[in-house]
Amino acid sequence: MARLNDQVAALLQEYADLLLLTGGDAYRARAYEKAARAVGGHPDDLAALDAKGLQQIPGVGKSTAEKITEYLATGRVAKLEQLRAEIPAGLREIMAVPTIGPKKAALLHRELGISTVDELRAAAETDRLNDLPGLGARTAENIRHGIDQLRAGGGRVLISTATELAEEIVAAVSAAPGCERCGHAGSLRRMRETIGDVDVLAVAEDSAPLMAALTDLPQVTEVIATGTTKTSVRTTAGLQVDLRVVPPGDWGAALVYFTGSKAHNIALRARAVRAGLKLSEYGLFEADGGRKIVSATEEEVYEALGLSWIPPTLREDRGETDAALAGELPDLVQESDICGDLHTHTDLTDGLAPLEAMLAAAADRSLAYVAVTDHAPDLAMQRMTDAKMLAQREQARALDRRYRGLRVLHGTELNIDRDGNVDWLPEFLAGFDLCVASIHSHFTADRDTQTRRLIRACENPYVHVIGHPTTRLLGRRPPIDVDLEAVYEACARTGTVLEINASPERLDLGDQDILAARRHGVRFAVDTDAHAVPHLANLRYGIGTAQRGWLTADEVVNTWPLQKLRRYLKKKS
DNA sequence: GCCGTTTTCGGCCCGACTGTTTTCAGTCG
Repeated sequence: MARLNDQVAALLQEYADLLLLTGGDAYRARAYEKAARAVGGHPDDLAALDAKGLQQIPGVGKSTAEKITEYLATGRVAKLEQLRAEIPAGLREIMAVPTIGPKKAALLHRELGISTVDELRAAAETDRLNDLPGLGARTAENIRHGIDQLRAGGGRVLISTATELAEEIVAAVSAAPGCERCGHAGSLRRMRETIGDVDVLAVAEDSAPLMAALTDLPQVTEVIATGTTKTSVRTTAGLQVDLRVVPPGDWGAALVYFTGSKAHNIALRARAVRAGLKLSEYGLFEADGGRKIVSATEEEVYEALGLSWIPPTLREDRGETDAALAGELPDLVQESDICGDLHTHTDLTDGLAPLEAMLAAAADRSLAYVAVTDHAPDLAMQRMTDAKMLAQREQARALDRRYRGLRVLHGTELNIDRDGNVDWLPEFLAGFDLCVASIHSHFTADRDTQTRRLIRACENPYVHVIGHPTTRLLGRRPPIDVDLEAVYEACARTGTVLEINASPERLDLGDQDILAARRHGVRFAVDTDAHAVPHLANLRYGIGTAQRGWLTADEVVNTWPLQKLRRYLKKKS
């Protein structure tokens, strides 16, 4: 079951969609969309708030607060039920088809009685769509194509997939004649956990060679649209790429604009309007007269709006503009702050590389320490034994300081069973420098069981870190159903560290959970869970996620020098 | 529906592209 705040956010978003489908006031719908975002991103549990408290959330007014209170009390919202009764559920799904928005969806339903994607598909196969005002032959073709894309899982991809593609495209466009500057923007620059499309921005007097460099790439399967300022293509990865080319001098304003998020841009624009200015991708202008004030760098744009530069990972309209105004932006943890990795595997269990190779690679990445944490016996398929583990410990001790002074911590990744117990007896556990404990089974146990299970693990004096706490796999497995607030409380109470697993398939904890956990004073570890040498480079995705959770270096224990970390770990057992 | 460093009313971000239009509506980001 989703977190209460997320449930409410989904209801408010649905309400906004249904308002649009019934031709309601667009501003009213936008107000609900904004409230949905605000509620989803709100750190406190809504159940703890009364109507007064709810209205303290920016974007939530009297009417929205009433709907939330009604939902909390009765589990329903009468106005929403009313709209649901009026509009077939499938119409919302139709809006997910590219080129179909609320207006076309409503028109299709009103004129042709279409209320599901399948019915739309059938209608697009015939000439029935051509009779509608404003729809022609191309429209039907676009709809057929859009449905194909949707069905092909045209959803979001992992950040690693998008990063690799973006780097190839930036390299190709940068090499085009006349390209003065090129980089990626969009949700990828903000380091969202999954990516819907890749935005690339470039600077040139003449855009044509740059557009050609993109459309000529072998990864491009289809050119969706092309003009002098924007070209959109689809790639073999199934991912859409938008390339925008702006004139020299407009880089900063364009980068702000195309980095987003949309909500952040709206907040910036509203701020500009209040100051008698107008912000677009071409610069910051005086509202009357239109004189350009700045556009060359992001720093200039933010400064002219009275704000310090806001890191892209914070640009989600979660209070970052207010913080920038007050000079209270967090000093975000950087990849260069990381001194060690506390969760890695070798070929002793399911890793690919031998211990020496992992240590050498960690040293090459300039880490000061690394914990080797192979699986423990309860994961039977890993065939771990006491003897094997002790032999590895001896080997680890022998290799300590051998690679550029790298310190080696001998650890393990314990398995948290259904009742919250872990592998081995206390006497054996006491021999490890560090223990990570994670859930690897019973993903569908009920909420009470999962909560009890994780709290029990936190209370184990030998468990230092909870690995991938929700066990979600992005796009494949949902997070376990657990009372995370209770787990955060237990972590804070026992000094147990929560992992931010940097594997692009996990990114667990995610940014919203981090924001909630840090309010309990929890400490975090950004770990790669590397099962191979290249996985050590995934650290950047974990750092991006930590930044999206507003974390500073001090809140992340593996930015600490080894001595300080050891003292912290010792306090527990 | 929400909101306020001119405002408790009257605004609410802005531009590109597409398709079907002879001047614009819808969608998208």
